[in-house]
Amino acid sequence: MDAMTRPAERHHHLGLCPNQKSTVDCEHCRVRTLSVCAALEPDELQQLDKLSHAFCVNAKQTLFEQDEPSNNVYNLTSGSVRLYKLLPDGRRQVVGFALPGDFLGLSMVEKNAFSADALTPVTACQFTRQDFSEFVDTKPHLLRRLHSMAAHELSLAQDQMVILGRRTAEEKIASFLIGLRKRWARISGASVTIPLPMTRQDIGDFLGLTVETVSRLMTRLAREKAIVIVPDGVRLLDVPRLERLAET
Amino acid sequence: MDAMTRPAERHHHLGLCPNQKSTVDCEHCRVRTLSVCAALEPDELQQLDKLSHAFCVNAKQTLFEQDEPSNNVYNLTSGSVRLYKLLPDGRRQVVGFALPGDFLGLSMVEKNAFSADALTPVTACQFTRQDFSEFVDTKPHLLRRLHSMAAHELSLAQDQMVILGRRTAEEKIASFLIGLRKRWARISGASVTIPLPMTRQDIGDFLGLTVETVSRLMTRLAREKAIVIVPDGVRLLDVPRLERLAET
DNA sequence: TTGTCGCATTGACTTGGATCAATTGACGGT
DNA sequence: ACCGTCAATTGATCCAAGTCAATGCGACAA
Repeated sequence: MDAMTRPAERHHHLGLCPNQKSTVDCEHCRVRTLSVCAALEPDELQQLDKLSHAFCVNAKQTLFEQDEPSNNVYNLTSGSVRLYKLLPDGRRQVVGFALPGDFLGLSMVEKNAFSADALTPVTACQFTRQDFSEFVDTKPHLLRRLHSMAAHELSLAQDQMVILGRRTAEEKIASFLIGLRKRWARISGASVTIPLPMTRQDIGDFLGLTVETVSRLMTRLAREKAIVIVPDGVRLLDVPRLERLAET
Repeated sequence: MDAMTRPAERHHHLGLCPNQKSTVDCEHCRVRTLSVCAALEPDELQQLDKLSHAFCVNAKQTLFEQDEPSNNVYNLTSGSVRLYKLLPDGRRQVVGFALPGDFLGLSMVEKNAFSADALTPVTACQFTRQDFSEFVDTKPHLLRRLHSMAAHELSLAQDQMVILGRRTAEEKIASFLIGLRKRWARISGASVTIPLPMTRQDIGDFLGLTVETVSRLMTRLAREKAIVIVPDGVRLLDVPRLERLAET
């Protein structure tokens, strides 16, 4: 794979991420950098780098909360994050999971639309909204890139609306697994074994199902040899079947 | 209201909309113009105006279809539009309704993420994606505005995810009515009687319900004096009750 | 080693909303 | 006036997924 042969000096970091210890984490960082900065020149990248600083939290800790002023923009370098909205009575809707390379807070509005907390230990590059906004103002092509990322997120949200509104529980689970597989593939290469850092409850709150239904259907898919459940993950055996269930 | 006293020459049009006959339509047009161009100078507005041309379709006609190349950007001046995605087996998810003043195709990606067809006769200003994109490239502040509009749409999509995933049928209907009331208020001023240009089926496909459930619950809310059903619309009698059902 | 805490799983049962089936009413065409 | 179509309503019945309850199973601390 190209990534493995790329010389170290090509591993530009958007920010200083001193806690990264493994080569895997470093790979995450590389992917993240490419995901933002395809439109950036090396010198611009250096400038942006100066604005960022390392940000680390442990599992279960909060990055930011719904309705609070959004002072920061994050670029995730390792770990995964749960993004969710709460109703007053405690019902929860998970609106997404952020994986390494993903941006948080790119819409740059006054208040956070959702809460975010770490599912695993997380490292990220943090920018103040002010700094990031000012930098973007000086780089129109970066703003275009930002807009196209927002458009992509909107499209994902609309796909999720179809899943929530018009699909059966089994189809929801299949869509979730197939969608997650695709995202992990961009991070750590194609693989049929995918990590599931979130709980069954989280998956249920993402798909509009209960824990029990998620558990039952995962078990059933395993019994029918479509998947194998492994600690903190799933191995997809019958991808074609899952894709058929998930098809648009 | 300020709009009523504004002299005619202030009614800048983004495009030529020759079919508009009533002052009501003209008001729509004004609102639409403001919604895009708060950040534009009069001369820039004139430039943009040159790029647009009038676009009219009758009810039930198609503006564009899912997965086709998106060649155009539209700014709706009158009428309403249903935006939806279809599954291969015919199940449908309505992802939104466009009202006067709304933009379609702002994400400016290669292919349409959804289909759009007219619920009523529609007039719009049409730009080619090429023209619009090039114009935006010359106006960074307009690009910022576009990005903030996309961010707002994303936020609405996430609210809809909560509604689809975690609310009861009754709460879905209440949220829909309250949400629509708010949108109509920005167009034609606050009113407790709101037009419903879409069918019960459309509402069901938007909320993840069947026609029958939508009909039953609307009837029930009417029986309980929370609303009155009128031809092509609803009068909201007990707004506080609906807001309680819809509360975030 | 033992207790406990937080998932995850599994079973029994209940139910909100779907499905199926008429019926009504509004409109436009002939 | 009559017919055909299409949206809306209403009733009867069904079932996919929710609820409630019990058990299993590490991980981890005392």
